[in-house]
Amino acid sequence: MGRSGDLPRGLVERYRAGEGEWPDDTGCPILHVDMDAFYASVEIRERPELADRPVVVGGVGPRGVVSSANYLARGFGVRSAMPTGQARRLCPHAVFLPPTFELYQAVSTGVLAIFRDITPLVEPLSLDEAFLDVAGALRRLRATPAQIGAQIRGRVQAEHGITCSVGVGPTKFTAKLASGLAKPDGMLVVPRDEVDDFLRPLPVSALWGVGKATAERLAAIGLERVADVAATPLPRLRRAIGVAQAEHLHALARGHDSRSVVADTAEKSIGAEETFEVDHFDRILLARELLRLSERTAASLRSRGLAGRTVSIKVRYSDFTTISRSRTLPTPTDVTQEIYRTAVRLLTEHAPPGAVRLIGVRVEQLGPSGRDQLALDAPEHGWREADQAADKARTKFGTAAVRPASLLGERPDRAGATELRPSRS
DNA sequence: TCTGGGGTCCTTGTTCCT
DNA sequence: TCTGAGGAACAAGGACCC
Repeated sequence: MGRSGDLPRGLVERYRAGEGEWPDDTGCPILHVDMDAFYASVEIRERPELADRPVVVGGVGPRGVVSSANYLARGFGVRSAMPTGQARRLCPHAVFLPPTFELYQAVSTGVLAIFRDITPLVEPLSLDEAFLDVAGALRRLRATPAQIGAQIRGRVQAEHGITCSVGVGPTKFTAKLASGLAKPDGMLVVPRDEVDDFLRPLPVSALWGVGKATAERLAAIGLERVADVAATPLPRLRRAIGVAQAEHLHALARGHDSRSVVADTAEKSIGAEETFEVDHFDRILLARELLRLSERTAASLRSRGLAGRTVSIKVRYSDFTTISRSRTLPTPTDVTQEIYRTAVRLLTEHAPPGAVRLIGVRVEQLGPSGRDQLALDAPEHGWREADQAADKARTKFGTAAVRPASLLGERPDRAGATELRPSRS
């Protein structure tokens, strides 16, 4: 948060939707809905006794970071992505909780169902936010976009016990910025004719795709506000930050954003990674961790009916330098052993030795698995059958019920943020 | 202060093929 | 037979998002 936070408060109030009153929302069919402090809000809903206390959700180990903090905790300076240790120093009396992803997933599914009641054009961005295009729903619901936004906020609160903020605008970018400025528990409407007024005073970091590195490069040529980017000739911008990014930011800064709301976006990659509580040199231990991560990745692929051709590993060393190595297979796979064998070869043949703090596995170039058409004499056929049997057992008894024999011993220390839990379903 | 995990997209360099 | 140009695919790394 806070990427657009230094917009003058009066300007924000100009766009705020109050009781039965809001700016002109004609031609503003895009809604961006964002849950307020989502993980922390869901935890507080489960334990109402925490309602008056600062609550921080995140990795609780020595290398954990904050995933979500309620607004009481934010009042002490706690922010997401901050190391948990720093958050503890800023707010020692806060309640620190590890994340419960299954619970957040369940709430997210319920909230998305509310959105899809209104329009089929729902594009989820993560567990806690989504774009909606309500252009086709206006006549059926006999409501304006802002009225639909108000309905959504009411239903999310009534049915799920958490609050959300809504941005209403003519484009995705303006709607997203508006929801961020509406927080917490508010709604902002950016009229089509006032997009320029709304965007120009914002800092460049408000532009989608500008992080620390790009903001520094823009500052180096004297650009600090969105208005500066909009006024800069494109060739100069290209020289500073590259062609693709320059064209993207130049368009956004001028209020142009032609991206439509896409309901079904295909996943491009699936993976898993793990940060150790202490660094590890031992290659046997690292290989065992790769097996665990390959198993998680392959199970995730199979549960979605996907397979991928490129297997990549990521290794982060103690000094934070990070390498990735990848290999493309002749045919797509969703088989644990095939992903694991490829990952281990990449580790042993292409990753230099050293103290490792994080290791990860990812599968890219995804497509439908087509596993039913696979020939019975394919080399991985036995492994595939074993995977399918394991998947069935996990569905029945939980994720911890089945694992390769080589993982039954001790496991390395881990940061603790993503502890495998038995399934709640 | 000391940096998670799951993703996407872009740039640059290399290799292979025509 | 050798060489170079150009494009596609692959590989690696960086920046960014939530």
